[in-house]
Amino acid sequence: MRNHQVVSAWLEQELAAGRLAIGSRLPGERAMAEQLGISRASVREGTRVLEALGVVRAGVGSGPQAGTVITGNPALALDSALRLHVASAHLPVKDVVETRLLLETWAAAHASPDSPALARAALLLDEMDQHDDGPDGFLERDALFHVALAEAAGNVLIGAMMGSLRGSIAAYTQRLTARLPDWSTTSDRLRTEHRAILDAVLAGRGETAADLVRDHIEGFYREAGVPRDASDSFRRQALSITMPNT
Amino acid sequence: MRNHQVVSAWLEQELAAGRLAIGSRLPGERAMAEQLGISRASVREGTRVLEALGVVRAGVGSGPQAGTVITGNPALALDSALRLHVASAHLPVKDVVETRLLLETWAAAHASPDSPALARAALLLDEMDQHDDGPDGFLERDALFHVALAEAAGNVLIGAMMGSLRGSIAAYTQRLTARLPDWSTTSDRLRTEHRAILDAVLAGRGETAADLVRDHIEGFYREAGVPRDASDSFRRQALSITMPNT
DNA sequence: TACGGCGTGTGGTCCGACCACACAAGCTAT
DNA sequence: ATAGCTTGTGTGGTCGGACCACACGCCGTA
Repeated sequence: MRNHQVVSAWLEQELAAGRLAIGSRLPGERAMAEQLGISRASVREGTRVLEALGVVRAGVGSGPQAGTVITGNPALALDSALRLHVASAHLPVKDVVETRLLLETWAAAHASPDSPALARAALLLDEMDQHDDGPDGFLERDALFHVALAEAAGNVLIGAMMGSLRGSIAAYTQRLTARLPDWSTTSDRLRTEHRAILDAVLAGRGETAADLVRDHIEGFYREAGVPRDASDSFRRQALSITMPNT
Repeated sequence: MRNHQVVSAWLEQELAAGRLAIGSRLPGERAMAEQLGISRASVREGTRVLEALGVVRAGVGSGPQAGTVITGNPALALDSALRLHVASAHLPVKDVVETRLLLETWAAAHASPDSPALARAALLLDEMDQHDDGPDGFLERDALFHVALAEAAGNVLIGAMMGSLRGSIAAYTQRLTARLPDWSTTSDRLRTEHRAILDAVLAGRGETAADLVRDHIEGFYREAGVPRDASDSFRRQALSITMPNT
């Protein structure tokens, strides 16, 4: 085992033993280095990995926001991993869209009508009605709406996956809107469909909601004229995705 | 942007521009440090992240196996991430099992009868018949069998996710076998079910295969004494999910 | 009492060094 | 001539120490 892996191994043990939990602060890098018998550089490499996996968050300075703290953000790992693998063309966008369809349909079918996430979803739909700020703003809220639905299903993993999947193909979706014959027509239709989906979920009609979600997503891609053999085009689109913090 | 993030940002650009692809060798750490204007320590931290995400693989020495090479292994990222998040109790095992059920059911329904992965699956079943090396060896091949099924469905992402999900709850599953009343009885049943699943897939009866997979998984947990509540309606979902226009 | 400077501990970055490793070229003994 | 050993070279892996920016909280001062 390489030295930097000692850090994650140690953390996993601590978590399993209950000595650490989400919100706990890790020892300082210098202390951990001495404690684990490795150099601070190795500790840092290990911490960097944990950070990339969404397990910890590092903060400088002092006070409550400082130090390395255990978080629970699985979406972070999926997010960066998916983006890079899509960029390397190892992950066809087709697979991502397919997976998204599967997860979202499931989420719609299993969303609890009582979930507070649905209130957020309703708010987003209101915003989409009021602010008519073009495809970009619409898609932004559309994405949040779908993620809210996923969260309402009460499965953390699927919620995280969905959010990351959307992020990794956001740029692609944006380009698709350019192919639409008439945005305002499509926009109206999507809005109506959103209401229907949310109503179905709130009424506890999960199966209906799932059907509506599937039609909603497939309809969008169909109307945007997704090419039959999409893989090539998909790939080219996906490559334009860039890091948000560049 | 912290310096170590420069590495992944740079790599993403290179991938997008087509100057690098899977299989390419990255410049040496010392060269990259100079090229990117950062220290070698920062380059190493960035490389470590890429490695954790399954994007690159580092090898010492010289020759074809040496240097940092771009790979395409999304499962690696999911694997370690899921393990840690499950350990931190941020990811309930219930969510993982639920997700696994969803993905595997879908995979069984969409597996192509012509896929070469199915030949591998058949080989694994033969091995499970011949080598009776207890629960551990059995579970090992069982895991590979299910992953092979996922690959036969032709979705890299779902295949990777499935493999990782299994890995993240491997220890848990192993513990479960201890609760079984009689291993050899269970083992025989699982073997029979495996054959039935594979036969259904090979015959192109996706829906039947999905049903069998769901019963197969749920049956195991039920026999091991795990109360499974909400797990209906996977079949209908999974069957209807496909890419538009494909 | 209000305020401002400063000590202290945190992660962030860098440097230079040495190690283990694996291959390839060249030397050596047969 | 060839098999086998030696050495050179470049790779990632690790280390210790140094300095920086930062943010908080203490404490002296007005």
